[in-house]
Amino acid sequence: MKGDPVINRHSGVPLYGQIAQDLEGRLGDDYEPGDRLPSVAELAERYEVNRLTVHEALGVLVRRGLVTTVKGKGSFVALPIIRWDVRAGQDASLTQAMGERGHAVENRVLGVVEDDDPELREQLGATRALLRFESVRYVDDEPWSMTSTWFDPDRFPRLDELWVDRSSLHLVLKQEYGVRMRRSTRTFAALAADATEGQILRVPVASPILQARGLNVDEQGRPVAAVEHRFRGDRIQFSVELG
Amino acid sequence: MKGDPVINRHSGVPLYGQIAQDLEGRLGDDYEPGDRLPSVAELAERYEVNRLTVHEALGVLVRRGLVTTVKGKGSFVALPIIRWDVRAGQDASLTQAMGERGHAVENRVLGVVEDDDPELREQLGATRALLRFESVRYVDDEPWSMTSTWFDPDRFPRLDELWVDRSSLHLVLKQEYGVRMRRSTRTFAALAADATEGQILRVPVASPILQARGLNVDEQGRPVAAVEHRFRGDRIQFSVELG
DNA sequence: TAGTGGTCTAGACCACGCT
DNA sequence: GCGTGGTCTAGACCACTAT
Repeated sequence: MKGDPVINRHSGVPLYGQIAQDLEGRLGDDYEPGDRLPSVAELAERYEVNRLTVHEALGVLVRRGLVTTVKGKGSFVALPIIRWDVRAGQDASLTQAMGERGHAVENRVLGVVEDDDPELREQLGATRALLRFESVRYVDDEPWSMTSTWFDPDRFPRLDELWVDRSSLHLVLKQEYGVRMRRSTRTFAALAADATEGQILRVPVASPILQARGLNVDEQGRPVAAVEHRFRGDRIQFSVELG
Repeated sequence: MKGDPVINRHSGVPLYGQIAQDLEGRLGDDYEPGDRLPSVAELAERYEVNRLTVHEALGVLVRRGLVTTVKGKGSFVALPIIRWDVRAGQDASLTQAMGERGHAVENRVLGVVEDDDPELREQLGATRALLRFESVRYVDDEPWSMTSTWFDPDRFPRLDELWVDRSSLHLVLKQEYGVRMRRSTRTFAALAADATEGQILRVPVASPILQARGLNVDEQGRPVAAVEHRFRGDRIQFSVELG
């Protein structure tokens, strides 16, 4: 149990920042993962500040993924981050790897649109406009990533009909087209979630997103699909063996 | 020039969210990179809301890296993101690569501490506590990344004296110890900047950080150092060729 | 119905940059 | 000195959850 909160009103440091730091120091100590924090009103009284100031402090912790808030219920210490290694390698299927570990993995295709990106088109050697599939991956009913996948419609005809409502793209490609897909290049970047991504992935706007873009190829090294994954930063990390 | 702002006060969507979206839609259109946005007071009048509500809307855009604010001056449309490919490969030195392109790269060693992490110690095959170097990399006087580097003090005696005040670790290792260091494994994750990282990297708290952890090895594949880079998400992306 | 977090207002003061 | 963004208060209303 830590001592009384000490807030310095004349240090030049914003009160909400001091409160956020004080609360962060108590996480895992006074407050353990899953615990409910004192209510905003309670904290406001304890720190002798306005409710809004407490709300701003909690906002800092929420955006950093340390605290989650539920309207009508309260604020809770976030559960320990479950990081999952998505290892590069011959097996490009997360669905399969997770399934073997007893997790329910589901891919939902949100939609398919024509997307005439000249650069991607050249990468895939397509002569017509590519098809872009938008999908979301859920692990145990929790959204983990959004994915855009670009295909050459001439090489994979009717893929839109075949993939929708089936969990694994890799299975569809293998069973329907005889193609074993593996990862080739990847580019990693850290982004901030926009409003749409926040809504679909159920994270606050501006939460960290691990973006992995690249090319998938078949066993002969021929390009199969261009992909862009946007993983929830609090759920995924990506391990790579470099050459 | 887009039309008048349209804000729906009874849609259930927060006003600051609507304002953020409206402003975002005008970026690159009404307001170009580097332009000053209307003042908070001006926007409050235009949207017929309180100043605080405008401030919250700008906060969303700031945290997403689309807008920067300067106290006393105004709010500005962020400059286009300069993404830099840090490619994996035989040459592990960013300093050298950037220098060849006419950028001034500087590494400042903030400090050296003993750090007895058993796991890292085993990875490096050390028999004593490791030394952890904390450094910051600046490109054209702008902070780009923070780095922690763990060394076996027995293998690299006096490294602390030799590295401090010299720009490139790779040069020091090559010239003083005859070691050519290259990247081996890497793990990528997207984090949110804490208060310290935000201050040093000059980004808002909770900004996206691309974390790259891994092992560097010499030409014989023997471990040389464990590293953890924390790159500003708005400045760096990382490209990898997978096996 | 009571308690919770989320939003919004009106008004105030501050620190900062510029002229 | 004035305009700027940043912070904070007091008070209000709302939507949601649980009882």
